[in-house]
Amino acid sequence: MDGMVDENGTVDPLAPSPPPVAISSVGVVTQQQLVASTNIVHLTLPASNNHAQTQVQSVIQPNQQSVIQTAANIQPVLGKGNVILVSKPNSVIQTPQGSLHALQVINVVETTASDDSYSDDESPKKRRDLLTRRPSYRKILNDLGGGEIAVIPAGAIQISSGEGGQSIHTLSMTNSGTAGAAIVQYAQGQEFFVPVMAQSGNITSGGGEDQARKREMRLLKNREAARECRRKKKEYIKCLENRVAVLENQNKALIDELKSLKELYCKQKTE
DNA sequence: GCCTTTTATCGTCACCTAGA
DNA sequence: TCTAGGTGACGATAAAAGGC
Repeated sequence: MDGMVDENGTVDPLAPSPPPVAISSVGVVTQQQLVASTNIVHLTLPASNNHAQTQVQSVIQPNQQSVIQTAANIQPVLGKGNVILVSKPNSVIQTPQGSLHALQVINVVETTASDDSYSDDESPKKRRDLLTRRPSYRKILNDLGGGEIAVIPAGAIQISSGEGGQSIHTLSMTNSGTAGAAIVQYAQGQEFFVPVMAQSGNITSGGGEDQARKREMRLLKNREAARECRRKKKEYIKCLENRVAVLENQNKALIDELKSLKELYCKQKTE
């Protein structure tokens, strides 16, 4: 997912890698759905002195100047829309008790209860699609090893491949009446990709054949390009959604921090 | 179970743009 | 100017979802 990190904020490449994802046993973890596609993991650490709990809050904003400094390399745990609100050592947030609390990032949990816990390729829908969808023409072509494009007239063909003509394999072509490629369905369950002559289905000689071949090549490339384009588009949209989630959480955390600072200020003022 | 609607994916065309 | 690649728009198709 190249570029995703940049969209959400750059990550210092020199910073040490974060520890493996896990949650400390002292923390109480609650999970709330703030945004449709985003899970917020809210860590609430029990205060050591009393029963009051210190809310652990922070903002993930690696590349911004703020009173809230981010721990290095928080970003990598933000995948799949999960946004983790964690504490950081240098936060200016004080506890209601007035003592500066060294809130530490313990670890980060990755949720398991939502769809987001699936990897991109493993969501239920994706997996279902993998089971039910016919592979794309290109995939079929690639799976069959490839780039060879045979030009044959449209229509059904019979191939005798067995001994004494025992197994005659029928090839039936779909889309054969239209310009462009056709799927040839092989009787034994295989399919392969065969471009069909654009005009009448007849192989023309000379310049016509060349033109047809050029056209097929262009269509093939454009098909690939369209696929790639859609993939990038999806990635971009996902990236934007992640960014929205991150910014919303930053906003929320900043509001909370402001509230805390106000409380602290009022408290110190009254003393 | 059948029909209709919605959603996702794909291929193609047309257009635009950058580079040769 | 030509060409290749990227992308929006459109229609076709299949599957899921929902209503009956």
